[in-house]
Amino acid sequence: MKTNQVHGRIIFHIDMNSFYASVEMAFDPALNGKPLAIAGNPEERKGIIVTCSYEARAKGVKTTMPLWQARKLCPELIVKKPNFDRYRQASKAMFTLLREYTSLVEPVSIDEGYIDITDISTDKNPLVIAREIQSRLMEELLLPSSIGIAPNKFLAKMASNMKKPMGITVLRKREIQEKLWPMLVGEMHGVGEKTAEKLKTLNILTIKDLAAADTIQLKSLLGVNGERLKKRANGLDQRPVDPESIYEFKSVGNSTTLPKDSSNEHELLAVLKRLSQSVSNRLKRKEVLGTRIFITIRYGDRRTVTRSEKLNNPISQEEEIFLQAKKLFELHWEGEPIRLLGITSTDLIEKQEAYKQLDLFSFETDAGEEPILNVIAKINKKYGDNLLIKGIKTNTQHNETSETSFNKDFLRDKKD
DNA sequence: TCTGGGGTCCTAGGACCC
DNA sequence: TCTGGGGTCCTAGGACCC
Repeated sequence: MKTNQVHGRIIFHIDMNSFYASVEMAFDPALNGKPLAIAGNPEERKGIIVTCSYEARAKGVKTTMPLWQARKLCPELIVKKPNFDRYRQASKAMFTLLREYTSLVEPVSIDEGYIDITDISTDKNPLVIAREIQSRLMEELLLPSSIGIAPNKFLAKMASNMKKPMGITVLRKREIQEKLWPMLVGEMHGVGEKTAEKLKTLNILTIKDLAAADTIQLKSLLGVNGERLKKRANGLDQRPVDPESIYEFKSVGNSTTLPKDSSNEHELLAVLKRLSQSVSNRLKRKEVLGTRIFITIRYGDRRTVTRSEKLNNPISQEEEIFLQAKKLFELHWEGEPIRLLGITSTDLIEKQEAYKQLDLFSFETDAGEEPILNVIAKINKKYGDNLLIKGIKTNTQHNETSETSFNKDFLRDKKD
């Protein structure tokens, strides 16, 4: 298998152009060619431009701009609220189309991804493949895209960004000096405002400057990221295209900006309740459990505080998440008016993994040794997930024989 | 009369253990 | 009686991306 080879690869980065706006236009062709913006409700202080069409961009409208400001620049702006179900559907269709070409498809976000076509480009020119993919996305899904073609992910990403909308850009190793190096460091993927500022103190302004910078100096300024950025600036990036990465998520969270700042505890707890429910639903759908709960509190002055606690046993039930969140909230809320609340579950383990851990223990029954897995499954069927998790806790924490500790917990819960 | 919501990765200090 | 240094876990915050 050549799938993991790192040398001489051909990678595409496919980037959908103004994705949410394009999906809305595909859904309602009457919107085509008009200045369209996707934004939340300003009454709830969510009136931020999430995406906008190129017609709106031509008037100066930009992502994250407040809606009132966008309307001032473009009075004829058509505004739609985001319809995430619709975008997820379009995204699914787009990745399904890409998988017709290769299984080496790595979605990065809802509207972009990498594919590795090294193996399939032996009998077909990469440029021909790119043109075909782009035309099919446009004709079959009515969605415009830009494609970058390069020997690695970083260069492919930079390339797809060079021509929008509907561009196809090839960035070869030998073209780095001419095409990549003249760009400002701030335009580099991975360099934001703060890093660009820091780099300026070393007189590093362009990607060429970064490529030639002193590694020791970069390291002391930016840590491990400094070294990595220098490598990228020189066109080096060995990361494989990993189709599995989509399943390896590390956290699940929900947050919400309140319509008005609030210090009403009832109201705030009701918000936490809603967030707990949503986080719980998503954990269950993904069949994972969280071993750490974070809360985020943003105060009226935008000062943001996060507080977390590591748990002894992984959870996914709404009530358990809410109890943890409430505990953290009451411990750390300073009583000042709050702008935003959030709950995030991290340190995730797969539900199957929890079972596997349990399987390390065996369980004595009248019939002799019965794998604890079976026992858990039976109890779980009868009493629900909640009880299962408590079984894990007793077994792993106290390190007693599983029979006694599990039975104790089982009985206690039965009474409740 | 401004600045959403979903994430990932890295750093750094203190506790604790050996 | 005085004392080192490495490793890991826990927690908080910051930078970045779409």
